[in-house]
Amino acid sequence: MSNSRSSVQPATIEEVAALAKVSVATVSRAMRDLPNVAEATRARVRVAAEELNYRPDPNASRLATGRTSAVGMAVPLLGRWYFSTVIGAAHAVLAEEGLDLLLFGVDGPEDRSRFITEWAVIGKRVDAVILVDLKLDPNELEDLVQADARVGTVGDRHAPFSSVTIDNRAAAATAVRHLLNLGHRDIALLGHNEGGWPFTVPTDRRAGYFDAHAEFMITPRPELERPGGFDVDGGYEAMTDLLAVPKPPSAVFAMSDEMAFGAIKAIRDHGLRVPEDVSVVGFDDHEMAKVMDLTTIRQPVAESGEEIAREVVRILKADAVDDRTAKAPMHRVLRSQLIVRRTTAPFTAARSHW
Amino acid sequence: MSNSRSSVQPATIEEVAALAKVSVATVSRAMRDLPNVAEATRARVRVAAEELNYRPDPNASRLATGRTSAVGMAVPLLGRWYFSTVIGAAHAVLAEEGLDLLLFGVDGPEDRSRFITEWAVIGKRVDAVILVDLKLDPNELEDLVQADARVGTVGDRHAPFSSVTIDNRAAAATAVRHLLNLGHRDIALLGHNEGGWPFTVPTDRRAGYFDAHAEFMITPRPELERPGGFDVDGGYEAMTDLLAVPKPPSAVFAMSDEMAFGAIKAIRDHGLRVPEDVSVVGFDDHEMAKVMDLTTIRQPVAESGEEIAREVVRILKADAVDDRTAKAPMHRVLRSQLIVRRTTAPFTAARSHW
DNA sequence: CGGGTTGATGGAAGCGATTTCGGTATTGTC
DNA sequence: GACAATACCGAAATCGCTTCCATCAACCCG
Repeated sequence: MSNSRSSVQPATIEEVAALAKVSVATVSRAMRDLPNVAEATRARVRVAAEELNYRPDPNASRLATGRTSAVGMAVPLLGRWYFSTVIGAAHAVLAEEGLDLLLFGVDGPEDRSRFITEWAVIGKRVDAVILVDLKLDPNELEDLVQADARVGTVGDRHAPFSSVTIDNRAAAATAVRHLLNLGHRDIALLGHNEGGWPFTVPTDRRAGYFDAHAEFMITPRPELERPGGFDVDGGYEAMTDLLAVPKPPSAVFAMSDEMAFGAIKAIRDHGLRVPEDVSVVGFDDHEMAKVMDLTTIRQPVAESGEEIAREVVRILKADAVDDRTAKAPMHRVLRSQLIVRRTTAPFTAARSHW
Repeated sequence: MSNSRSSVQPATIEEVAALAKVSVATVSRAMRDLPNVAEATRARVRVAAEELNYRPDPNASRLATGRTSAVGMAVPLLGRWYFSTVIGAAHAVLAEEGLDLLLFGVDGPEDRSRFITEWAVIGKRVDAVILVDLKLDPNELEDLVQADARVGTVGDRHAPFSSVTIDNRAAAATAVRHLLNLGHRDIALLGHNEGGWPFTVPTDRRAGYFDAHAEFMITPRPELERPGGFDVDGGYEAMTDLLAVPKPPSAVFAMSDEMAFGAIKAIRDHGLRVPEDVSVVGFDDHEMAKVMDLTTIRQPVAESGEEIAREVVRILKADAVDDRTAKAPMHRVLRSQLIVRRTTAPFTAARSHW
C-alpha cells in the first residue's frame, strides 16, 4: 500500500487524469473499459486511479448519464417473513450485479402513489423498481408506462410489466378443498382483503376459497370470514373471535402461516386441540411451519425474489445495449403445492368441549 | 388538474424559472424555504412548480451539495426476523424524515470492508450508515472516523459512534442462571461465534454463559457448545448432534429464538419432551416465542431500530445547522428481561428414554 | 505516394441543481 | 431629503462525471 492519498478522501477524475497525464475523457473511458483506448494508456490510468484510490462519484455519474445503477423495492410490510425473504433473495442478485437497492415501505395507498409518481423511477432515484404484492391503480400504471419505467412485480401481475407469481386462486382452492375433503363444512377464512388496501393476493386466495366451496355446492358462512392482519397477533385475535360465534368453525384456512400460528395458539388457549377439534391450514410454508407441523401451501418465496431480480437485471442490461426487442414482459408463474402435515384431520362431530 | 405537462416527465428548475419569470437561483431558494425571498414571488414559484410538476433531480442536488439525503443500512442476514424487524422500524422513522434507505447485505468480512471503504459514506452514496450487529476491525473504524462519517450501530458498540445495544452478556447470564437455578448442570450453548465472522453479540452472550456457570463454580463441557447458524435449521441440526453425544445436555441456551425453535423440533423428533426431558431457553422474544411458549430473553428489537434511526437523524440535522457540539456520541443501552414461559422446568434425574 | 480509413486522444459542452457575490430597490433614520 | 442599512433577486461559477466532436498520427491500398 503506497497510497499517497488517504483512502477516505477519494480523488476526483481530474486528479487521476493529471497523474496519468491524460485527459479526463480518457480516464473516463479507460475506467469503464470502453473501446478506443490503447492498452498502454489504460494501464497507466489504472495505476494512477489505484494510487489515488479513485472511485467515481456516483452522483456525478448519475447526473451525467441519467442512469442510477440502483433499483427500488416497494413492499407493504417490511417486517413480515414473506417480504424480508423476498428482499433478501432479490438483494443477493442485485448486489452481484453491482446494483444498489433502495427500500421503500409502502404504508397505504397514498404512500404507494407517492412512491410511483414522485419517488422511484420518475423521481430519478432508481432505474427500475420491484413491486412486491402491490396492486397498482390505473393511473399509477399509466404513469409508469408513460415514464417508460422498468418494473418487475412479484405477487401481482400487470400486463405491461414482467412478473413472477403463483396461482394464488388455485392454490387456495387446493388448501380449502383439502379441508372439505376431510369433511369440514364450517371453514373460516383468515386474512381477507380490507378496504382501501387493494392487494390482489388476498383477493385471489379468497376467490379460491369460494371456488372450492362451489365445487362442493356449499356457500361459506360470511361470519366465518375475518381480517387477520397477516401476522401472528392478528391471527390470534381473529381466531379468538371466531371461537365465540354461535356455531364455530371446525377448520380454518389462513392466508398466511403467521396468521395460522396465531390461530393455533388461540385455539389452544381456548382449551381446544389442533387438529382434533379444529383443523388449520396456512399459506407460505414459513420456516416455522415445519416446527409447528402446519399443513400449508408451499410457495417458493426466495425463488420469487431471485427470479424477479434476475428479470429486472436482464431488462436493464437490454437497454444498456439498446435492445428494444428484449422488452417483451415475462410472466412467470411458479409452482406451489399443498404440504400436508399435522394440523389437519378429518372432521368429527364429537368435539372436546362443545 | 391542469398540468400542462405530463407528470411523468418532470420539469427542470429552468423551466420553472421561466414560467415564474424569475431566475433559477430564486426558484431554488423558494422551493427550499430559504430566507430572502419575498412571499409573493415564493408563491408564484410554487404555483409554477406545481403546474409543471417539478421535483428537483436528486442527483443534481446531491452533486451540488455533497449531501445525499439517504442512509445506508448494513446487515449480515437480511432474511432473519431480528434484522428485518430492525430495518422495518428504522425505515419508518427515516421515511418520515424524507431520507432514503439503501440496503447493503454484508456477507462476510470482505463485504463488510467493501461496504465501509468504497460503498457507503466514502463512496458518496449515503450521508450516514447504520450498522446492525457488525463489528468493525480497527482499519475500518479508522477509515470511518477519518472520513468523518456519521454512523450509528445497533448490537455492537464502537466508542466514536452512537449505538443502541442491550447488555448481551448480562442477559445471557440471566438466561443461563435461570437454567442453573432449576438444577441443570449440562447446559448446551447454541450459536457461538464462528471463525472469521467477528460478531460481538454472540461473543458477549457466550461470555454470559460462562459467567453464570462461574457463579455456580462449574465449567461447562466444551462439547456442548455448538454453532447454530442462528436459524431454525441450524438449531435443528445442532440439537440433533447434541442429542447424540455420550451424556446429552438436559438444557439448552440458544442465542436466538429461531435456533431455539429448531432445537425444540429436534428434541421432539428425537422422542423427547420439552421441558420434561430437556429445557430450552432462547433469546429475542421473537413473535413466535409466545406461540411456542418459549422461555426467552426479551429484547426491544423494533425499538432498537427506531432509536438508532432517530439518533442518526439527530446527527444529520445537527450538521445541517453545523452544530458541532451535538457530535458527542450517544450510547444507549436498552433493557432486556427474562420471560419465563413453558419450555423450562426443573431438572429431574429420571428422563423418559435415557 | 497521396487520399481515405481507422484508432487514440483531448477540448468542451452538457447534466440540473446549489451557492456566492454583487447589484437594485426599498426602507429607515436624523 | 440625503445616506446607510436591509431585503430581494439574478448572473455565473461550481459540483464531477459523460459524451460529442474535432484533431492528429499511423496505416492501408491501389
